[in-house]
Amino acid sequence: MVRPPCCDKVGVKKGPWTPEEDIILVSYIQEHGPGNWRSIPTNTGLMRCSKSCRLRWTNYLRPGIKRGNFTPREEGIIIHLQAMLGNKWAAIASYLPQRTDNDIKNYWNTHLKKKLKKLQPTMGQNYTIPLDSTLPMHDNIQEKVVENTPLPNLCLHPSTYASSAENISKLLEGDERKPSMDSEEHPPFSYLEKWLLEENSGSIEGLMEMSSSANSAT
DNA sequence: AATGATGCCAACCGCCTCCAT
DNA sequence: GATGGAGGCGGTTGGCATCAT
Repeated sequence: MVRPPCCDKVGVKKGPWTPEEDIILVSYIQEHGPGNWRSIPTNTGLMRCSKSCRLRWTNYLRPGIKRGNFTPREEGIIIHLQAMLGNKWAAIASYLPQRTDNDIKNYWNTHLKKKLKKLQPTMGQNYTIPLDSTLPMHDNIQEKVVENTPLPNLCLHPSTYASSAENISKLLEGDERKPSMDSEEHPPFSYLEKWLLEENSGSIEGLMEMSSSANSAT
């Protein structure tokens, strides 16, 4: 069955969002909360389809989003999780609450893929990260990893909102939901965590070296 | 300074899953 | 159980910015 796209109605606006549209969307969500995307265009008068509203909110307007400037730590986490989970950007993003799946996907495609390609020949073997032995193997590895291995200690502390949404975020003051940053003990996350704690945590090469020795040890 | 090539990222498209009926 | 609608996700693209020549 071929279903027509949700946005093929005449009069539905496409393309970049304007600040005015952002403000309307943020105000509405501030009042009613996210969800029920279908009702947003009708209730706000926005000439956008529901999907577009949801995407704009989750990828850009949602409070607590950090944009640009991925740190070596974040790079390491993304590389590790991508090796484990594949292109499950939403699952990977769940480990980095300040980053969106779209952002991670873009960063992977534009930066990390190239970086790894460059580094791989020098490593003399394919770059694969084995699953940590402390993690149980499941059919649905993505679900189980997320379920069993929370990594709030790997989350970065809130920093600047380096985005043009900064002004809009200010609108949300008072409703700002900061990502949880509890520092409780958590299950080990293999050499990724070790790498993060060690001196060489500033370079992806360090992580890859650890991963190589882990591979050869198995 | 002009122009073409390349990089980057916001947003769209289409498929899939879930849930209500 | 079948069907259809809504939301979620990953792949892809269009357009702007920057770099190289």
